[in-house]
Parts: sequence; C-alpha cells; structure tokens
Amino acid sequence: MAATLRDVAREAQVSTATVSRVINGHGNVTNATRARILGIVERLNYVPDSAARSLSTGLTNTIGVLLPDLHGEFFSEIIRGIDQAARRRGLHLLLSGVHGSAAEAALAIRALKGRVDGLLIMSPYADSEFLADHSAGDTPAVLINSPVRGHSHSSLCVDNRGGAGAMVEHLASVGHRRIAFVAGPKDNFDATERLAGYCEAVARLGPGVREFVVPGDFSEASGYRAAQRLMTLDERPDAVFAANDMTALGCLLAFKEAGVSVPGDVALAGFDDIPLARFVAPALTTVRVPMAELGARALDGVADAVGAPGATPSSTEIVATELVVRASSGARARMTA
Amino acid sequence: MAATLRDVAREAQVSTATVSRVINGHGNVTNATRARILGIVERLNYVPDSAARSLSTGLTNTIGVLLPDLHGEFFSEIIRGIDQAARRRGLHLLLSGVHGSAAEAALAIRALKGRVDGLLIMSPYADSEFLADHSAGDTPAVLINSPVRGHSHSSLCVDNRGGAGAMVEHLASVGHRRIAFVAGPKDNFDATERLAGYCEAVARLGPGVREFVVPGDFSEASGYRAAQRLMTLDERPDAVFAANDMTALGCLLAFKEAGVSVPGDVALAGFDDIPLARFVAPALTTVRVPMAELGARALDGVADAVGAPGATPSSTEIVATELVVRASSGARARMTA
DNA sequence: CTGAAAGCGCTTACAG
DNA sequence: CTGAAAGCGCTTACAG
Repeated sequence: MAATLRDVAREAQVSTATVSRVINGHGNVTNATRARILGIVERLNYVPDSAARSLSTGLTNTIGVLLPDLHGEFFSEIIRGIDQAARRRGLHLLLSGVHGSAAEAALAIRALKGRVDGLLIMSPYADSEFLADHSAGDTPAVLINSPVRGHSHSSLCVDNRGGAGAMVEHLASVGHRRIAFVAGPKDNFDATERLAGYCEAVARLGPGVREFVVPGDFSEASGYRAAQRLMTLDERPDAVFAANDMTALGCLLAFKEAGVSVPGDVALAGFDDIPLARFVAPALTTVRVPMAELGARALDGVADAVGAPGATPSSTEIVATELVVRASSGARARMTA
Repeated sequence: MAATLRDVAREAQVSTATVSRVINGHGNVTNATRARILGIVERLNYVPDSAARSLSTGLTNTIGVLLPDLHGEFFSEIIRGIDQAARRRGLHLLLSGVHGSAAEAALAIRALKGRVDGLLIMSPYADSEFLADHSAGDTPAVLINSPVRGHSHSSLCVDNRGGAGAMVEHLASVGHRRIAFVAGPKDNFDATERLAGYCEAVARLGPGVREFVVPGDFSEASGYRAAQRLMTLDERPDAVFAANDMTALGCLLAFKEAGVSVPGDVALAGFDDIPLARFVAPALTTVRVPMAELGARALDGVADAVGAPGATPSSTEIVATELVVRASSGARARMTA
C-alpha cells in the first residue's frame, strides 16, 4: 500500500493539516518541522493522491481533449501543440478520440465530468448549442474550427477563407486565368470555407478569371477522378487548386499518367502542407495550416478560462495560414523548401 | 452548481445508497423507486463526479500513456490504436508527452498517481529497474519497445530483428549479394535490433553475402551522406538497406543526384513503411511496423493486468512486422501497392 | 506556527 | 428492498 498523508503525519507527529501545508508550500511552517516532514515524505516515497486532492479542491489540473478522426499528420501535430502548451502550464491531458455522432460526443463530455477543469473540443457536432446542452455549462471550453461561433464559449478557427483567397491570387499573379477548384466534402466546415475563399477571390479578380468547381471529398481518389474529368474539358484549366493536399496528390497522379506536365501544362496547388507535399515531384505549392500552433493556442485559451472563471471573454480567434510556394504552381517567384 | 448524488436522493426521498445502487445498476431496487430516481437524475441532469467515485472505489477507469517524441505518423498511429482499444473497454486515456530525461519521465509517472489504474509506457528511460523505483510498484504497466525485459512488468516489442532478417533475405532472393546496411543511432533499441537482424541474416546467407555497415542516425541527411560514401567505394553495393525509411529517402536523393538508377544500378530498402514510402519514385520496399496494432495490444495488456491484479503473467510479446515489396528493391516478385 | 474538525461526492458492507 | 454510517485521502477555514 502506498503511503498517505496520514502516514506521513503520524511519523512526523504532526497533524495532517501541517503535512498538507508543507506539501503545498503554504509558508507558515517552522523550518525544522518542514525539514522533518520532507524527510519522511522522501523516505516513505509519499505521493499525494490526485483523486482525493481533486475532490477537496474541485480542481483536477486536467484538460479534456475531444478530437474527431483526423488524418495522421494533423492529428499528431495538433496533439503535439496541445501537449507542449499543457506541459508548460503543468496541466494533464485527458484524451477522447473519434466520435461518430453527436450522441457519442455528448457521452464523452459527460464522462469527463469531475475529471477535467476545462474542455478543448474539435468535433463536427460540437456547436455552442450542443455545448450548452451537454457541457454542464460551468466547464470552460474552447472549440477548434467549430462551424458555429458560440456566445458562451470561445472558439479558434483556421483562416481557411483567407488562405484559399491568397492561393487564388498567387496563381493569378503568376499568370494563370482558368483556375479550377476541386472541392471537399459539402458538410465539412474547412472544405466549405476554402471553397468560399476561392469563390470570393475569383469574383474579386474580375472578368478574366472565372469560377469553375469540381466535386471532391478530400480523398486522393477524388482528386484523381477530378483531374481526369478536367482533362476531358474543351477548355482545360491552366491551374487546379485542390481543397486539400491529398486531393492535389490524386490530381498529380492522374496528370502524370495522362502525360500532362505539372506545372508545364497545368499548375497545381493544394491546402494543408502535409509532409508529403515537399517530397512529391514537382513539390506541391500549398497553404500551410499551423496545426501545432492551433492546438497550443486552444489549450492556452482553456487554461486561461479555467484560471479566470466568469471573466471568459468568449472570443473567436482566427489562426492565420501561410502560402507556401513550391514548384507545382509554376511560379517564377521565390521558392520555399 | 451541478447536481450531486445527495440532491437526487433528497428529491427522490431515498438515501444516497439507493441512488448509488440505481446509478451503478446494482439490481436490488424496486422498479418503482428505480424509475422515480432515474426520472430525477434525468431532470436534474445528474452526472456522477469521477473524482469522488475514484476516491471511494480506488479505480479511475483511466490508463496513463507515456510517449517519447515520436515522429508524426508513428505518433498518430500508435495513439489511434491505443484510443480504439481504450474506447472498446470504456477506458479513458491520460496522455503524457515527450520526456527528455529519466527524471522528467519519473516526475510524469508520479504525477499520474491517483489518476490512473495502469500505465502504458514508451520511453527510452523506462526499463524495469526505473519502473520499480518510480512506478509505486502497485500500478500495472506495460512497456512498449523497452530495451530491458522486466520481470515485474509486461512488455511489447516490435520484431525488428526478424523484419530486418526478412528484408535481407528478400534482397538476396532477388539476386543481390553486396548488401550494405545504413545503421541508426547506436543508443536506439530499434536501431540496434535492426542492425542485429541484418548481421544475423548476412551470416546465415553464407560466404556469398558479406556484412557491410555504414553509420547513420535515422535522419534523411544521414542517409544522404551514407549513400554518397557508398558510391565512392571500389566495390559498390548492389543493394542498400537503410535502418529506417527516412534514411532510405536520403539515400534515394543522393542516388538521384548522382545519376545512379534505383533499382537499376542499386536496390534500395527501408524500414517502417511511412506513408511517404508509397509515394516516392521508385516506391520504396520496406518493412511495415504495425503501430496501431502495437498500441492496441499494449492497451489491452494494461487493461487485463488492471482487471486481474497479481495474476500478471508479465509476458514479453513480440509484434510481427511485414515485408512490403515495392519497386525500389528491383524485385521481379509480386508488387504491393 | 499548529491542530481539530468538517467537508469534497461518492460507495459499500452491515443491519434491518 | 432500503438506510445509517463509515470511509476513500486530501484541503481549508477556524481557533488557539
């Protein structure tokens, strides 16, 4: 059996209150007693029980993290960011993976009660209404990339719209006019925002540039099909902008197989900047999404809200993206590794 | 304030014991009382407090996961495997990221006391001696890929040795004789096991095949340097087997720059089967490490140990690897996507 | 500077 | 089938 506070107190011939003070560094204790207690703590290898501590303080020093089914790199990058931020603050992370439905997500949130001080939520089902219903209300939460901006919770969004716009402008700036867009899933927030950014930019660029959207679903296969379809067109596009990198890679494959040169015959661009993007030939021009930063900022947001209850400003922050120009867009502009 | 057991009991005009029985499904309660209580639970949106429950039951239904600094894909795959297994068993996951030293890892383990029922540990510092010192002994734990096979804890290892052997045999079977090996870090367990597997296989294959090892450190850059060095040799190898895929990609780059054809002039193989392996040209022959399965099996191991305390068989399981033959090894055998 | 005591929210023998 | 009571291991006003 592991030693308890009482064991230490008995050995030291003091009350548990005194031991507790020493453990928690609450000054008012003689140096002598403190030293004696610390010695015994050491000897007994005493470690406070977190459950007990949580029960009496009402604090767990733990943040619950709800994540959807993310593809590999994103998943790991965002977790890394969250983990680093949590480590800096001495907080623990309770992870809750893929939730296939709103009901599952709700269950996961309930199960976290009493285990966490705050919630970091990235789930397609978690809008602010959902949270109001299930989050017990009193638990601070920040939503990542949530479609609905709640008034009761903070949220953090990737600037998908701005990033897509910047890409369209880049493609236009290096001379492309017929810029097609391979869309993502219609019910995906990132996907629809990127599409919107594309449309806005095209509209902005005026009559020389026209909108042309092909369906896709973020998969490599959908990119492959989209590219095949684009090649059958009478008026082929001179640039293809895919809603994400995997889709762009599918396009690349189809172009290669068809003997269409990238960027010679057609420019290609993606979104995300997955690690593969640098390695394919030609290297893929894309929009970088700073996942680690997103995770870290979200964690910081929750931690701040936990620290200053009530004073939650319930903001909506936008995380900027970065245009990464590589060979595939056929730009003669600066090249990035 | 969220409702407590007592609130429910008061409303239902029963004791907290009865409510507790209903909540936990302990049969001996009238259907009438049960229904009444359940109704109130619903109305008050009562959710049991986990900290309190943990304190009185001594169980947290949570497994602590200690991970080192893994590169992206591995990290996410292993977590995914762990998460799925945990979900199946209704367990929560407390994540503890990168630990740069044994002291840090020890601190992390201590901090988990009272928060977890068991430990899943993947850390270069966590051998069984370390665990005996810090794990409070009573917490079941399984080590992933730990260099030391403890007698007090179970461990799970990737069959690095067998995988490397299989690769050497594959390369030999398609006609290669001068098979060089680009090693990994000397203090890395995976790396040294792979090297050992290579050496054993070379010895097994007899006089026609000789051992030739070049240093490396798992990085792409080290592969690049190794390949350059190999090309200066009087007797160039006809196959290069790198200790991991990133190293192999470095070799590939060096070969390409030097105008050395792969697999025409030299065959190339890696280890890990990172996603990139399929995408490079030529696609990389490699050894797949089933990370998700590794994670899932480790979680299951901990959960079983938690369920059956004392009866821990403290086994050492080996997780099989899989030879993945692609174009880079120049095999005329079956090709895998 | 130190201690006695109540309390955090639950569970669980033990009686009845 | 149900309840009174003790206990899980800590923290924290409140006294002294």
